[in-house]
Amino acid sequence: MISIKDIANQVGTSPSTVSRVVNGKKYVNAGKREQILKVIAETGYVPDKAARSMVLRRSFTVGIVLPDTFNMFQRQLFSIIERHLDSFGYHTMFFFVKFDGSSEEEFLSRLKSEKLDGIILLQEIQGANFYDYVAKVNIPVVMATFNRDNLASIHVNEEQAAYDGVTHLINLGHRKINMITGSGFSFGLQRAKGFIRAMEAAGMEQAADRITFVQYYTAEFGMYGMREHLLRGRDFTAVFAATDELAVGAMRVLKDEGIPVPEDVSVVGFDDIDISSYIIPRLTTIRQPLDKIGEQTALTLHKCITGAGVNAADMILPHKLIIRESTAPPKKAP
Amino acid sequence: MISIKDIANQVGTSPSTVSRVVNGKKYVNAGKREQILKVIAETGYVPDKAARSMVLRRSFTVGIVLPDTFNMFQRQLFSIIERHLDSFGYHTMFFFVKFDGSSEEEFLSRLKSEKLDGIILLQEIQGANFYDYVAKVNIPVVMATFNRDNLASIHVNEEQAAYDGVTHLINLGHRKINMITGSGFSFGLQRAKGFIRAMEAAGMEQAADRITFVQYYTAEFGMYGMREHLLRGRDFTAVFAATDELAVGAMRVLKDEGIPVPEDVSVVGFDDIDISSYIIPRLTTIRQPLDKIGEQTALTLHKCITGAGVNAADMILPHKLIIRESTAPPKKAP
DNA sequence: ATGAAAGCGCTAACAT
DNA sequence: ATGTTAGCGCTTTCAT
Repeated sequence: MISIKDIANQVGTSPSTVSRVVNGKKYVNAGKREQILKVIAETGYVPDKAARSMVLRRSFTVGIVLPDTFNMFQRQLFSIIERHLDSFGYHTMFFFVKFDGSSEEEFLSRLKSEKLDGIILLQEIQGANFYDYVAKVNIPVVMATFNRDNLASIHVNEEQAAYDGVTHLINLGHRKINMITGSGFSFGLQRAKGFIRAMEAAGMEQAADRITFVQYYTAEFGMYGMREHLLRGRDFTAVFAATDELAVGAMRVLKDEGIPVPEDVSVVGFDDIDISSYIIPRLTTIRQPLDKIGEQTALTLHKCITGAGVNAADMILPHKLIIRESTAPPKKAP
Repeated sequence: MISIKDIANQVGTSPSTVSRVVNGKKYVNAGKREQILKVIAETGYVPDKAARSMVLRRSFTVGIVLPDTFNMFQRQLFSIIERHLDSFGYHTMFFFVKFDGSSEEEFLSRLKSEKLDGIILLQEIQGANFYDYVAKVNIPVVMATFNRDNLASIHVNEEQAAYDGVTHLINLGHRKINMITGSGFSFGLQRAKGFIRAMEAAGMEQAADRITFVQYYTAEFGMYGMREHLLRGRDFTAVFAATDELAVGAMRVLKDEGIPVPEDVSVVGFDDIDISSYIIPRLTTIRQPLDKIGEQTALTLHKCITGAGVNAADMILPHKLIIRESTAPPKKAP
């Protein structure tokens, strides 16, 4: 492989000078700069990252932590973040972490070997070890789609967003509204809270009893959740699902049971993933500003890394209720 | 940060010995090994990757190249590959490359700075520069979901798979079958070939005229494709979409036009992405063995890297027709 | 079995 | 403006 020394030799100068040129430093004769640039172009020389990384004590890469079982929303989000990070010159490295302690330990040890410039969390890390470590070695962390303490985070107001979704149902005339959510990750709980608050605001007590918790936020588990609701009786005219994928599963079961959506049961999702505007019926949902979240997450981290405006603590982005075809007023009792 | 020297000092030995222990080499006194291991555990020492990378002249990471506009199938696939790679001890680095020359050049230069252990291609690279480079520096490359020349590749028989999907429609009694596919990537063309062959086998001439090419393989473009077919008249009883996402878009338009699927028009997709078994109606499609592809891709690359069984050239995995609800016999003419 | 020393490719401090 | 030197953390001869 061709190195900085080779370039220096070919031009008849020292590695330092070549380094200066490569890094766009000042103090190098214009003519010589041209020459060096020319040889670099000819030879296709590219600095070795490991070597730079070693002396600069940083890796130029940021880690993205996401759950082992990442859902479509997260899939869309991470690729947006990746794109932005790339534009700032960072590479990305993925850390899929399971929702258990041992996996978190392993993650931590991988982390240590990397000298990451920064870390983006798309899932909550439980263990304090992680936070202790990043605090100790001073690695900037920003969390997207949730928040914790007073660390930098970019997210929507989950609770209020859920409240708005449920309120849409209530405004339509629904009172008996059930909810499907997951037990992992705090957003499931926050969305449940919003649900309960909206229900109570409408005078519905015991709203918590109308919630079914499933393991993951996927269509498969949406089916489980819906079946459970059905098993307990048809005492509802609407379902609020904590994610669009859950909603897709719920609608699948409803269809199979011959219960038309939205005529007999309205369905509201959360996230507004790509597919939601194509499925039949089109899903009413709460849109998270995916692009904005991705952009701000990358930007905030970049600022933290470069030390510019580290004060960006907790950024709440606006959500939006997207009314489509899966919601309608409840049927009049015959 | 704690280094190998620190460990050596604490134990009262030399860095060399610590290195031997860390790398599981022989020739180190059992007692001393214990001691060293103990200190390593206590201190939480983890070798610096950049330093190892520099001296070993490799990065322990493999690059995954995927299209800028990657579809759901690719999303699912890459996370499976990532998981397997991880189990072999590799990190992954993503290269999103646009489908144009300049982006490929940029990709190449990033590549050079990385000393990647290997590369996985999820999208075809056009420029010869890439192949020249990897051949020159001897980086193993394996391609998943398509093949090229006699390089290692893991994929299904696209042409035959498409043939089988269309034949299913033909066996159901359909003759007037239209197709929607994309122009980018060879798989779109291969699937089109299979379509034409199946049509001709059924005595349908001019099948190529029944194909609409769209830009991307997404639901949005599935809508465009379907609208175009409709504009040209209702002279078809079935549609074969080159990807499930395309099919979702096509079904969306059909629904909006009041054309029931599968009663008036049958739809067949390709890939069997997660969502396909949940949507309404459930999509008949050709399943690619996602897990197997992911597993074999990672394994093959690992073999190439370690030099074991490099002869794994071109691996064709079996596809499977999954018959669900979106296909039915054509209506009898009234 | 173990340690000393060299060197991987680069940058930065220092000298000129 | 430019070259010399040291050193980043590790592995690997080469001695012993």
